[in-house]
Amino acid sequence: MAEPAPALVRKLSRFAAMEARERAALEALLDRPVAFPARTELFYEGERDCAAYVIAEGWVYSYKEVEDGGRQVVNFQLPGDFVGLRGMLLGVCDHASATLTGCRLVAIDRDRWERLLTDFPRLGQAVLWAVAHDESMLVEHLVNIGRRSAYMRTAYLLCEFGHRLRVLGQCQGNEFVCPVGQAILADALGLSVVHLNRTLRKLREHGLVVVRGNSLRVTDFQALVEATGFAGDYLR
Amino acid sequence: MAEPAPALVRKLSRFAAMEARERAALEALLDRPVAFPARTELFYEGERDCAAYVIAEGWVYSYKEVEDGGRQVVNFQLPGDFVGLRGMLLGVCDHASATLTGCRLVAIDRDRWERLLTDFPRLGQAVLWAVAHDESMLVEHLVNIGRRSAYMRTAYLLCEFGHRLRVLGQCQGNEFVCPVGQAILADALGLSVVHLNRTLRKLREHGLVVVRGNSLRVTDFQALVEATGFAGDYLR
DNA sequence: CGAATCGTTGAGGTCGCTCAATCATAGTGG
DNA sequence: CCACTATGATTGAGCGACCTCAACGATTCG
Repeated sequence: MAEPAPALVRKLSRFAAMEARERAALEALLDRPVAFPARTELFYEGERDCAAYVIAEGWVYSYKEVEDGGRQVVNFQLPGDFVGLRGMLLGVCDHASATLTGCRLVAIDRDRWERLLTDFPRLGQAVLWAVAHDESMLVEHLVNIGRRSAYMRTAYLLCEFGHRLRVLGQCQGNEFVCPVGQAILADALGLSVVHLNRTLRKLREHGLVVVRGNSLRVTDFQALVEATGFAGDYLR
Repeated sequence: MAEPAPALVRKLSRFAAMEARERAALEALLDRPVAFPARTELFYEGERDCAAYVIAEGWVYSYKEVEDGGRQVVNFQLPGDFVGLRGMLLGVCDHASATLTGCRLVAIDRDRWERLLTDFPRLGQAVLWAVAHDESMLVEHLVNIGRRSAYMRTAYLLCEFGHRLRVLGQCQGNEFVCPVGQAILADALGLSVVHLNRTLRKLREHGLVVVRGNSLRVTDFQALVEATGFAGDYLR
């Protein structure tokens, strides 16, 4: 193992205590992540028998394109998250995915994966739990886009990032960096780039965020949480 | 068994051929659906250890409520679909669900369910596939709300209904009925009731739908599909 | 230093919202 | 059978959030 405890292992451990054998088997599969540069397309919508990945390091985003040229970012994946699992299960990708930052990813071999889950059914349970958890975030994203104003919507998404990063230990104090450009953020929030920019300006004026180069720094996570009433129940 | 082949059995059979023993075990669990009147709340957001159901007959919808009193309908469930499976897995419901029409539902006993899946791992695979399929619909819903105009959005949702009903054999020719009131439809589409009403009027003027009493009749499914370019790939 | 990419800002238009009536339809008690 | 009520659909008027188009700044990179 390159690192002490892969993020996926830590994530699944939070769900159910893992025996040494289970842990070892999982870690064996997560060995040797391979590096991908930023902005690399991992697979496209409609692709068949596409690979699935687990993120060891970096940010990935998944999106769908729409008839009129628009694009909707469906979700963001962080270390320990699956990418393209649904595509592997269904045999066809219903969305595309690409790296946002430089990443280290582990490709999942379908057969080895299935063998792992049949050999260690409790791991299967844990994975099912992780999938349900992802779906929960998807639902929250849906609610966010469907029912909240641009300002709240943006603030909520940033709160989710903060929460997830904190769990990963990548948000120490009251600050964190989110390496997502405004174009992609806008596509995630169902907003135009221009309007997202104005929305960020308001957040900036309220002293909540700072824009710097190609990334966004949340400077007062606590205040953001209070402003939105973000509970994060759906993140357990 | 009350009926010849429960919708869930037929659904899972489309994924993988089912052996007689598997089928029998599954059917045993789906025995004795119980009747619920229309507009019955099945469980609420935040509820713990809530039941999950499989629909034998009728329509159910799932929703979340938002701080400011708004509501977002997350998805609609039809015969053969699961309701509240995620809540059962996570231990806490991240959404509420209620019947839309009168329904016949089978409550899932958690222990029996887990035993079924361990005794018949291939059923587990099939269920996982079904869950992935549901998630795919969720993603499409997200894209719909995030990136399409009110008109297209509405048309798309109706197309999805038509497609799903056709698979269930509840859309024979070019017509089908959707027993969803405008308030709920609006909450599903992220629109106000007023604007949804105006949107439906346009669809009516185009000869695509008819509103009658408390339900909506799509009169020209084919034309609707052509108007939207609805592919339904995500529905397999 | 030029080119490319991304962020920022202005001006003006529109889609969809809110508020507030009015119109069905069905159910209920007299 | 008829008010009477409740619920949901429909329509009008006015407004505002968000969009589009278009330009201009800032940063990065070869």
